[in-house]
Amino acid sequence: MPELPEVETTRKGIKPYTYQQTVAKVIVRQPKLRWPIPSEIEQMEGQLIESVRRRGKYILLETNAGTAIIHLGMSGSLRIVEEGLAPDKHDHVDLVMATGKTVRLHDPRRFGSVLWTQKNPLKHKLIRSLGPEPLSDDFNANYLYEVSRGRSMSIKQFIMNGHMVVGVGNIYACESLFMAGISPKWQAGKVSKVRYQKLVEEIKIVLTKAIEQGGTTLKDFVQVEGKPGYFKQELNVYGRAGEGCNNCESQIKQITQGQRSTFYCGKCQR
DNA sequence: AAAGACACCTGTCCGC
DNA sequence: TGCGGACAGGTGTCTT
Repeated sequence: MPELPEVETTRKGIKPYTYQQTVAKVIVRQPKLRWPIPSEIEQMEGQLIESVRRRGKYILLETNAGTAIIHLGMSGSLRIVEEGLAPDKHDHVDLVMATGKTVRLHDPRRFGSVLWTQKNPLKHKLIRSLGPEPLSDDFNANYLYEVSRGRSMSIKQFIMNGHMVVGVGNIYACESLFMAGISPKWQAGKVSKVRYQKLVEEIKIVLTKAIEQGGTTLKDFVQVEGKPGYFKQELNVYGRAGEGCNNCESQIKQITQGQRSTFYCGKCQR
């Protein structure tokens, strides 16, 4: 579910309840996520959360004793609930604050993760080799152009690769390529700098708008208060196979690239 | 080094 | 109604 806008919406949502708050208890009901939750996560108990940050799709809760690294995978979400509220199925982890406010991880598919590191979290194995943040100045046409030279993979798979740029998942890859008028089938290494300029602009616009609307809810993504995200109504191509293009009215196509569905307009995207 | 297939897991939807 | 198969917002690892 979560791409960068959904993760950022989640980070913003939990921050008022966690930043500068003390963790009273960590409850793990199901440790078998993408990676086992380390027992050291209990070191978080008694600690003050000194920052609530995000790097790519990872949420970082930093304390003096270490940092919890949370990833939501495909189906994860965080809610704020009151301490002691009976857990539903797939409510795997609770971070109970001293205030009683509880961050509850719900993740049916269990592709998410909760890790613990005592090092600088930015140096963690899963994080250190990530590409630039898409909304930062480091993500620009010159950068994308340079790192794409000689790459034969499709432009769509390229921008979904977290080592090139973080946060662009299947929905926003499709949407930004549509907005930029670029076919998802182009080889990344053959896309011109001018077209990368347009693509970078559109990625920033699409992600920014989606964050403003609380992300996209296709199915089960919820903000921390349980509300859905409202960006779905702005989707031009994702999930619209066979429907008319909003721009030219030809039928939106669906193909498979890298074992993921791609949606695009064969007329508007060349 | 790069690209592609596969893995992890559960829920839902569609066709028969 | 039941069953099998395809598919779903991610990404590390293994094999070419």
